[in-house]
Amino acid sequence: MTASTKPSHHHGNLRSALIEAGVQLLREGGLEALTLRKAAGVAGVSHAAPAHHFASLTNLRSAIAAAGFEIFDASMKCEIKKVSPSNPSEVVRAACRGYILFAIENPALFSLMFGGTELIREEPPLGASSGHAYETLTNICLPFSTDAKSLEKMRMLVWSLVHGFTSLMLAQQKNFPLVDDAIQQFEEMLPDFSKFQSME
Amino acid sequence: MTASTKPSHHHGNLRSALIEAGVQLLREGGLEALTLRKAAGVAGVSHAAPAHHFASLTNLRSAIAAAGFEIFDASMKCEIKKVSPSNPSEVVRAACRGYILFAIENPALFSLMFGGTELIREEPPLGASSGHAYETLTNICLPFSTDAKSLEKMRMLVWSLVHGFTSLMLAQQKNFPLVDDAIQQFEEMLPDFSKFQSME
DNA sequence: TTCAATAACTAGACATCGTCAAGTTTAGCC
DNA sequence: GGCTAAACTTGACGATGTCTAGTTATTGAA
Repeated sequence: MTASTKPSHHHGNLRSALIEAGVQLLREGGLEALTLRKAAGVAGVSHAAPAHHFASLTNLRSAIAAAGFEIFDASMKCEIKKVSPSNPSEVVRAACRGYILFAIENPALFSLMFGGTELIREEPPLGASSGHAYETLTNICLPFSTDAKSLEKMRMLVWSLVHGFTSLMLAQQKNFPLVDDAIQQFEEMLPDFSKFQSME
Repeated sequence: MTASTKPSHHHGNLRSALIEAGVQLLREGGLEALTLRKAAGVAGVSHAAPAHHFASLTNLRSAIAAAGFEIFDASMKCEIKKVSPSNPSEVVRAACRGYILFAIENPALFSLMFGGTELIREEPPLGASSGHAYETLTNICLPFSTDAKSLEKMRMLVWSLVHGFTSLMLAQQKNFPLVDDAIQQFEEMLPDFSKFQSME
């Protein structure tokens, strides 16, 4: 193990390098640019090297989606931190901003995560990572619910609204509206959740 | 032109046969089962025959998506016809039932239409077909709006809600809940639109 | 009716892709 | 130092999108 990075036969941490390469390929060339061979190329290994870490392309996709869910969760949490936690409606709006921002900044990754591509949910990281985002979405709904059933309804309402809006925005035009315009349009559409309790 | 369908060198209507074959492939094998060569095989022509009708796989996908939007629109209209037009809230619920039903019955087609696959919107049929569904969604929102701006907001709200719910339902588990369960869950989540006017 | 022009399709080829099988190199442990 | 197992390379295979060239059928005009 010399100090200089000699062309060692062993990569060292190929698994995470492939995930990172995959994220980059998605960003640069969209869904179809993510191939095992290209990811191997970016990571600087031979075309068959990924097989030792990912049994198939579906496995690599699943791992990348898992990484995406972590970034996704972080994006929501980042926006949530910017607002006062004492205003639950503002917290929901902030989380949705993080949701939309993530999708605009990582459209192909968002499509991979939610777009119908076959993924392996049993692969532990994917289940765990999407669970984190699920938790965040649940937490922001807690102030609006009195029991498990109303929590479930609120979470589904918020999640459906922001996810539907985001998906349709991405599907409709590839030249997105400016980020701020998208978020403004979403917030204008958003109903006043604080009045929902009395609507039953 | 004999009466019997002799194995003519000319297929006759290959373009629509390829679209139909594509829909079948999607239904049977999901997104990744749709290939130009398989569609050609199902239609009974050589692997390069599709090139005369579709310049690329993306073009075939776009045409199939366009066909999907027509089925999609028909599914909403079919459910709308079953309820009284004098009850606008019930009409919205019916359209959403059609939306969810279509997605459950054609998950891969739904993913192709909305899942981030690159499509050619300029290809006339796709724009026109998705326009029909857009019109239907607009029409059911008319009773809830007073001007163009409120119509836009209502359409975006309804569309985002039902689209988000449907997408998340498809993404979460491949073994769907029973259709009736999914629709019931959606309708329980759905806010009372008739009260929305006064919420501004 | 005949025939030429054009459209529809076939056959073959190429690069790229996922995946498998077999070797080769390295790391870690005794 | 040497052995074992993991990490990686090389080479191959079938499938895929797409291109080129050739073949067949339809059509429209003479």
